[in-house]
Amino acid sequence: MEDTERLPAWCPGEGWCSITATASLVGKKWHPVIIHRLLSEGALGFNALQEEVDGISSKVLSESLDDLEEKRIVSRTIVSEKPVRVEYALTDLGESLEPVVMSLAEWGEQHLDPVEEKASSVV
Amino acid sequence: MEDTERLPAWCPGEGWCSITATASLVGKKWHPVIIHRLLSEGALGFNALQEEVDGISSKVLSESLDDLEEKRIVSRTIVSEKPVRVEYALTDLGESLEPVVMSLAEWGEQHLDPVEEKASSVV
DNA sequence: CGGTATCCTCATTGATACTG
DNA sequence: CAGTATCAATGAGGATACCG
Repeated sequence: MEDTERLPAWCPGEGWCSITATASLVGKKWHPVIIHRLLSEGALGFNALQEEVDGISSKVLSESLDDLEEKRIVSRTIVSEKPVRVEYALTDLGESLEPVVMSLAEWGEQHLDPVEEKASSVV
Repeated sequence: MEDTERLPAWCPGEGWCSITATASLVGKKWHPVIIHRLLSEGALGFNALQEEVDGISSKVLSESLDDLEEKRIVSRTIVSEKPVRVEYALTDLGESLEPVVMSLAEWGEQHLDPVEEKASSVV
């Protein structure tokens, strides 16, 4: 009804709500990995991508890719019909995420030790 | 044993692994909200914080705060014993997250519409 | 090669209620 | 005011197998 209030109450409307939106995008466990891989490797096929991302299962990769595609971060192009060959690449929007990813990386490097100080695993 | 390989395989060791670490920190649904609120409001009490964050339950807020505290992002200070009054504030580390949060916000503002183009809710 | 379909498990969230 | 306890619901993630 009141379309003046389409934002969550805790989103004062100063645009900061996008933090959550962006965070939920970049924070999805495998998304940053995928984006980073695509950022540094360029277009990759499904399996190649799976290799790059290591432990991810095809199901999860597929889902992630779907999500990323829906959000216009990556594009899916069929480069060969037979045998089927597809290429996933970042869209302009996806590439525009570089600074964000860089920002995360930079902070992590400066403030989080590579060795991880989660401390909880040391007991 | 081999401390040369303490990083996940998909973490080439070029420091980008921190992306994931940072993302998992900032990407935790309520964390960015809490951090932002603290960033703009300064120290806040538990309930005040809950008000600010809107729909969060005390349980989840409590857990988030625990997590954030453990990660040295926020500090918890008892400012009054009776009645009990506590203040949550960002640590230096927490404040150092500002650029990261800004980066997320900025990207979201520029590339994500405030109106959300998730498109799936429109059917 | 590029995916889907199942099934299962665990982490996270949320609502409600209750305590010091 | 500042939390914790409980319990139910959801959903992301993972292993495996199978299909075009």
